[in-house]
Amino acid sequence: MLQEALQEIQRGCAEIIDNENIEKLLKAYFNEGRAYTVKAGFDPTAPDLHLGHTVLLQKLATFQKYGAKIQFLIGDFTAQIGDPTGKSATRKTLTQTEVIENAQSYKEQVFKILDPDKTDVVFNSEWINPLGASGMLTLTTTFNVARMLERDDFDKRYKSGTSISISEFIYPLLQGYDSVHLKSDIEIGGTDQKFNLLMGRHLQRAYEIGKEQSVLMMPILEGLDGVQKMSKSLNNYIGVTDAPNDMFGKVLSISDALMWRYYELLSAKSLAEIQELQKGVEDGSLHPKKVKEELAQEIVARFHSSEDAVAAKAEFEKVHAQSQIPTDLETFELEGEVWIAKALVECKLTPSTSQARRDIKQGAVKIDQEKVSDEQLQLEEGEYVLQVGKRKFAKLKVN
RNA sequence: GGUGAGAUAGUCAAGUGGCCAACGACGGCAGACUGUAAAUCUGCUCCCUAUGGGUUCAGAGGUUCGACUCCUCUUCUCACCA
Repeated sequence: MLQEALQEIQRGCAEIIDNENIEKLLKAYFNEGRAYTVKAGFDPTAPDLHLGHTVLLQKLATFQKYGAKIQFLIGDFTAQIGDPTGKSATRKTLTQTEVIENAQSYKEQVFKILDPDKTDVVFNSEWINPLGASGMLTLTTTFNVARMLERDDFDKRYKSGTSISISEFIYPLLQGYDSVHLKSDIEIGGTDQKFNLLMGRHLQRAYEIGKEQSVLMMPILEGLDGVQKMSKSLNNYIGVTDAPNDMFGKVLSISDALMWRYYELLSAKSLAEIQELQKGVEDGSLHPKKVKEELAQEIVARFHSSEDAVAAKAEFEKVHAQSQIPTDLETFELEGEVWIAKALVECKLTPSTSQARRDIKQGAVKIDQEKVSDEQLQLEEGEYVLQVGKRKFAKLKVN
């Protein structure tokens, strides 16, 4: 049992610092039922989560399974500074109402994964504000600039003469101080947070709270392309609020290799179960697509419902295996006779008429399942289902 | 502050007076094959109802019949010197 718990906790981790401590905490839980705390900090500036963010949440859920109380920290105070990690510019500050709104939407998403009974949602302004000038000063005496500059991104900026504001030096200190106040036993975060996470240990020691948190770092999840990190700006993400059909389709479109990665980092299936699947695929008794569908269903069910997951799968089969027209189509209406290329642009299936013409030329455009070959085609009054490529559909009404 | 190099489509990167909407690579899109996987092959990849027209090569002027290519100024980046 203990071994299994340890394995599940270590699953997918990029790096663990002070693993012995984690072992000790788990032993205490299994033997005496003693709880422990795991802290994870979130930035209230970005409430639209994608699966990359949920890697951490999934790990927290695992911890909950093995006795942890989660300290879900919303960095409302630190958001005013902006985490300097990997950034080159300062970011805008948020108003109090924005923070509250964002926090609310966090909760809605987060409790689809976490057990609310085993989660404390906390805001760090609560203890950082009362710190006052003298408290802040004390905090700064625990560290020095030379060591701060060891940090990679600071180092680069310092050497290149880019500005580093003093407040950015304060950021890691405050994040670390959160661990002091919360007396966290473990903190988890992304690999990019290493410096900040270690600061928690440093400060817990400096403030002599009698423990030093273990640090568990999760890798950055690869996006749909399998190479770059999942991010909105690269448009290779699966958003937690994506519609069931989209979500399902996106998961199905990842490569087989990436599928195992997603299983490791996102699935609630146990390591043993995943190994079974892997074995099945290897010896040919399981089709990889089946395995991928299972993953897709699990993910859709998590963020929507199991009914949605079943429906999404059926819809997918219908559209792709039997190449029928999807059930729900966005409908557009246009007046008079419409040139096909224009129609495609109007229905947002194509970014320009030039592109539309190229697509027609290449046989990528279909009207009511029929391939279009005439790029001059005019659409008369009536209803049409337009399609570009395999995935883009729209319904058009010409009046 | 001084000197030198550079800024080209989503990215990288050719082009150094007309043959340039601009080689190539990557990415992206589409077609074939499939499992909306991978690999592979093929086509496309500024806009415009188009064998044509328009707007592009950091920005503003200028030289020229004609400029991404030459000149001037401006902005920004990089390198070396102080």
